[in-house]
Amino acid sequence: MTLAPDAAPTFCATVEEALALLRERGLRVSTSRRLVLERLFEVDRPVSAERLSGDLRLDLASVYRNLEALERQGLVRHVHLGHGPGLYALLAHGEREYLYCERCHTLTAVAPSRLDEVRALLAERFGYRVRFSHFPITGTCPACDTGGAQPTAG
Amino acid sequence: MTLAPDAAPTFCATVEEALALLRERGLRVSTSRRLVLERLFEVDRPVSAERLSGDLRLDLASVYRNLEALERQGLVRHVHLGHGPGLYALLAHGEREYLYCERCHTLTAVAPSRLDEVRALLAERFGYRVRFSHFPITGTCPACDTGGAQPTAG
DNA sequence: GTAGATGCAAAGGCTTTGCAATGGG
DNA sequence: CCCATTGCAAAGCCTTTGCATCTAC
Repeated sequence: MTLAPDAAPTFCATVEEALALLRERGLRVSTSRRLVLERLFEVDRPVSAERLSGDLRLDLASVYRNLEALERQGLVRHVHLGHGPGLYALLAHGEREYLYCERCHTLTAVAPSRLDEVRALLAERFGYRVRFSHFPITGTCPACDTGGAQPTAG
Repeated sequence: MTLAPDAAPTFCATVEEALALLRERGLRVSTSRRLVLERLFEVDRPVSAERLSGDLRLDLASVYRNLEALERQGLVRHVHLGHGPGLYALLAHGEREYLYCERCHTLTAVAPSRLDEVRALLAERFGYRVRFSHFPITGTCPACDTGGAQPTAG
């Protein structure tokens, strides 16, 4: 998965629905693929390929290939947090954008509409169309921002 | 250089000034270090360690170590663009924040004040204090945004 | 049966680290 | 002189790729 040109989003509320869709599109439903998908539904937040591989006892390369396949089908998206591995999450409940705290490494998911004002402002001021789904807004969260120290001068 | 807790910024307008500062702080002014600094002043925009290493015929590891040292002294900052290597730039002309186009891979530097409205909005809505110096705002620039296609659905 | 998926191993891109040799103050 | 810095080599982290085997359909 490189700088993913996002596939059209696909919202599936259940594992079965997602599996059906995969079959429908000519992809095979292997045990690994099912396991990855089930786990993504279970945790319902962004997780690393490494974590999936470890938890499910699947080869890491296969996990990456499955995540890539699911992402191509628009079922999954990944987000990059600072350094550290990409984190993958289902699109089941709709698109998400993220805020990431550089201090406590907390990732906050928000519905895109909550960033529309920011989007509008950036479009107006810079002509940029932005989305914080693949690369989150990075900064200091309220909890870490007590005391008024500089953003990352800790 | 990992998730750099930024050193206090140090604005030096010339190579000599920067070198004097280094000496003052007990760092040695080696040929390599001087070369790296000179080149950063010359190009005056974010460049990769790889590029510096190639252009200056210096060992890549040494370049990274020098950039790290300069960053610790607050003379240099680095920014991460999507995938791809970090890019390093002097702080000579003040702090910079960045907008990055995922389409044409253009990096736009802006003075922090130009993002104050965005900052205020994000503080108000999410309590987040943000800066787009280390991780830029990622999206589609005006030039690439013609026609109204989705941000990265190309 | 056959294309597609898997596991294992190896490589690739970026960055860091170990270490002996060098050179700056 | 001494210790910071260098070059070289190796390793580390995350991700991708090659390939023979296996399996879903």
